[in-house]
Formats: sequence, structure tokens, C-alpha cells
Amino acid sequence: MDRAPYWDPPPSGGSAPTIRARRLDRVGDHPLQIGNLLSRKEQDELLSIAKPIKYPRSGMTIFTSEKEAEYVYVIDEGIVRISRIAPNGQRRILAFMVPGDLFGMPDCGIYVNTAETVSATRLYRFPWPALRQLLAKRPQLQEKLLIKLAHDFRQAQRQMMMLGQQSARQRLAVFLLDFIRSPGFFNQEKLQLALPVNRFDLADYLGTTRETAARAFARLEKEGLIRRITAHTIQILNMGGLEQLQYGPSRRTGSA
Amino acid sequence: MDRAPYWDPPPSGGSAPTIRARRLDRVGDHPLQIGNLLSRKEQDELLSIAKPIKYPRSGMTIFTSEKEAEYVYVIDEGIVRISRIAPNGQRRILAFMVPGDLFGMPDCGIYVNTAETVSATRLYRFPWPALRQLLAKRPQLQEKLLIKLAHDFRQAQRQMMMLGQQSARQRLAVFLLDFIRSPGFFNQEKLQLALPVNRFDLADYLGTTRETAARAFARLEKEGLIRRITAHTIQILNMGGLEQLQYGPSRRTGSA
DNA sequence: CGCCGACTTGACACCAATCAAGATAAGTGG
DNA sequence: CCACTTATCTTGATTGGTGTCAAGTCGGCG
Repeated sequence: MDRAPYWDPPPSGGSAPTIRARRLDRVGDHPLQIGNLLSRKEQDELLSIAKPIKYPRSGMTIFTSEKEAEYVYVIDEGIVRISRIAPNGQRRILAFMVPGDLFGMPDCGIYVNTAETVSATRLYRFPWPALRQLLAKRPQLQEKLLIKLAHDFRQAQRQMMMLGQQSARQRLAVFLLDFIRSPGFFNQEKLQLALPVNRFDLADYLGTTRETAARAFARLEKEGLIRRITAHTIQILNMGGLEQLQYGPSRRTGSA
Repeated sequence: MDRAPYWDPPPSGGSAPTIRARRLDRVGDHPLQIGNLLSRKEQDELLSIAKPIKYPRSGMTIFTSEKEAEYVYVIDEGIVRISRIAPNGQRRILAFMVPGDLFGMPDCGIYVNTAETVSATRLYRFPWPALRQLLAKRPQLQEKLLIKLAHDFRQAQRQMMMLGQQSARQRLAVFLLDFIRSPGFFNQEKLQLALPVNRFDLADYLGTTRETAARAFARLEKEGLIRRITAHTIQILNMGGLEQLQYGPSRRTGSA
């Protein structure tokens, strides 16, 4: 609140990627950050009520929806998927969270989503009552939480835009570009992208199926935009072409 | 913050409809409310920096994306649509806002969405700097803003679920049910629903086209769930049937 | 080497976008 | 009040993307 004209400095990467960039230019040597907004003093205060938790493997459950919400979490290392089950039983991944992201905000005291690890993860756990007390004492800290929330809100809106109006191929291109912009996944020299998620998670995130996701990969490859080294290692052959895809025709026939 | 176990009392209707319910049980006689969270004292404080603005007709622009964000708004009366234009030129309506809703939060000092009136509207306009100052002084007020934001965030997530995984007919059913739960639109005795939005806006909100929306209406009518009196007046014949639709098969073939 | 999971590709059916035309309602001028 | 115009909504025919089912391929691990 001492930098932006009115309110909102960009909480993380400038171009608002859906997979938010992992920031390496941390303020101090402290590991705790929330979207790179915190001052050193705020980090210390937060650390005093936080407990570090480790999840050594992927596929571990951090919390499930409908359960009583006692904690809120901030990622220090690793990737977490936030998902929800539709009334008809389908799973939908709402977001992949990366270091610096905050999740687990309760609604009427319970979690509304489910959080699971996608890779080995280290995170900070905050008891709600203690965090609320701290926020009440520190309006600036609360304001930064608000900024972070507003940012995540816009990410969700962006995802809404994508889900409703583009073909699976276009959505895949946007997804790849988001990851490319995130340091830690993309090797600039080899032009290789390391996808940390499998096709199943990818499909549930893009709102499609594994088969269609695979076909979208195949088509991008046939068009010369990418090359599949392995299923999780993608070489980018034509970055501009990928970027142009999202400006392409609106037509998403046969699609919802 | 004196009612819920930890944090989050439901900001408006209990079942979190996408079109949030207009609350008639206001705290006092003051017209200003934000999701029915504010105490009388907070209302007074907010009113002291707010200016009432009238938009007498529908289709009027309140602000457009990319423009410098000077104000934030709270609806007192009427309906506002929040939209964004995709890179390919398609418009998408992200939400319909009703009385008690807050919108216009800037990102890095500019608006990211466009807001236009759907009907004649009366709203309160807050200059950002003054509002920020007030929030810094009143942590409880800021907390309520945060609650409101978290609620809207979950609405967006809910919309994401819907957009990605259901057929146009199912999405229309959910949309109708949301409006039915909102007092002011649904006549309990006649079982008639007054839709304030035209097919164009409806289609852009549901992520489909006018034609498909019309066909979805036609099919619901043929199935005996609703009856079209006029294009904007719908009689509900089988409420339970509508509700069952959202639990229906996950299949959204030919759909994204 | 063989099993097993994840990924990929093919065939088919279906929903929805598009193009086009018709029907209904609303607004306008005589 | 009625003809005309216009906007909005609706329906039909066609086309294409995608879900589903099924089979095949690739890679890891014991």
C-alpha cells in the first residue's frame, strides 16, 4: 500500500497468468511470502503463528470440502490442486496453486473446495482464530490479503472467459503459455516445458477429457507449434503461433 | 464478525445463488448495504464518503475496462452486468449484480471489466482514496469487504463449474433457479419468473448463443418444466424437475 | 522379460455453432 | 387506429468439434 496509485500492485507476475509465477526475488531470506506482497516485518509476524507442514508425496489430501475449516495455508514449495466435485459427480480443478499462493479460506466455517498435492509440498499452516486476531490488529496486512484475494478472483474470471468461449486446442495453448511464463517450469535455452501435472488433472482443469487433451496436443504438434518429448516434457517450437491461437476465431462448435 | 465461528457469515442468500438475492430485511432504514453485512454505524461512515448516482435507462455504461479506476460502486437499486471482451472479440458476461453488490475494484489502478446497466439503476459511488483511508481506520469494515470479496470469488468458482461441465439446458435450469431464489423476480403465487435480461445477455452469461438459449427454453417447455408466457416472463411448472437437471448426467458431448 | 499404468489414436454419435429464414413484439409515423 | 419499420426472439438445416467407447502404444518397475 505504499507503491500503487490507489490500491492494487500486481500480486505476482505482471501478465496475470493462471498459474501464477513463482517469485524468486523474495524480499528477505525469509521463506514465507504471499504473492510477494509482504514486508519483512509482516513476514515475521505471520511466521510467529504459522506452523510448517510437509507433504512428501503427490496425491496427498490437505483438506476436503464440507469439512470444518480450522486452518488456512500458504505454499512455500510445491504445487497444490484446488478442486470441487459437481453434483453429477464430475471433478473439476479450479486452480493449481504455486509457492506464494494462499488457500483454504472457509465459508461459514467449512471448506468449500478440496486441496491435494500435485508434487511434494511444503506449506505454512495458520490457525484461523490466530490469523483473524492478527489481521484485526494489522490493517495493512489485511489489506494485502484483500489484494491477494482480488487477484485470485480475477484469475477465476479469466478462467471463466476461457472455459466458455474457446476450443480445447486454444485452452491448451493458453495453459501452456501460462506455464511458460512461470519460472521453474520452462527451460529458456532448450525451449522445454516441464509439465508437473498429468493428463487427467490437465483435462479436469481445462474442462475436457484426457482423450481430447491428447488430441489437442497431437494437433498442436502436427501444426508445428510444439513437440512432445515425453508426455510431461514439451518443446516449444513456435511461441508466436501459440500466442496467436488465443486471438483466433471464436468458433467453438459442438462445444459448451 | 460477531456471529460466525471463525470468519464467514453468508453474505447474502444461504444457498449462494449466482444472482445474489436482494435482501429486503435491511438492518435499518438506511439504503446502503453491502451484502447485508454492515452495521448501522458502518453504513453511516460509508455514506459520508459516498455519492448517489442515477442511471435512468438500461444499456448505459458505468465504466469500461482498461480505463483508470477512480471509483468503486455499490448497487442500491437495479441490475448491472459485468462483462469482458475476449481477445477474439467475443463478449462474456461474468456476473449480473443486484442491490447490495459491490463492483469496480481496480487492478493496478485500472478497471479490468466493463460495467453497464441492465435496467434503470441507482448506485453509490466511492472514491478509492477516501475508501482506502476509511478501511485502514476500520479493520472490521475491511474484514467485511474481504468477506464479500471471498463470497464473490466462490460465485465465480461456481460459475466455472457450470460452464465447464454441463449442457446448455442444464446451465439454463441453474440460471432460472438462481433467479427464482431471488425475491423480486419470482411471483410465488403465479409461479411466474420475470427475467430482466434479454436473450443476448443471457447467452453471453451462459456461454452459448441466442439460438441455443432459445432452443434450451423450447426443450424445457416441451418437457413440461416451464412455459413461456413472453420471452421475459416464464412460468415454472415443475420446480423439482428443474432442480433435478443439475444432478443429471455429466455428459456434455460436443461441448467444451 | 512381462506386467501395469498412463498416454495416445480411431470410430461413431451427439450437441451446439453457424447460416438462414420465419414469427412475434415493439416502436414510429400517418 | 392502422400500415410500416425495426428489433428481438424462435425455428430449421447444415457442419464441425468433442464425448464416449474401444483398441493400441509407450514407458516404468519389479
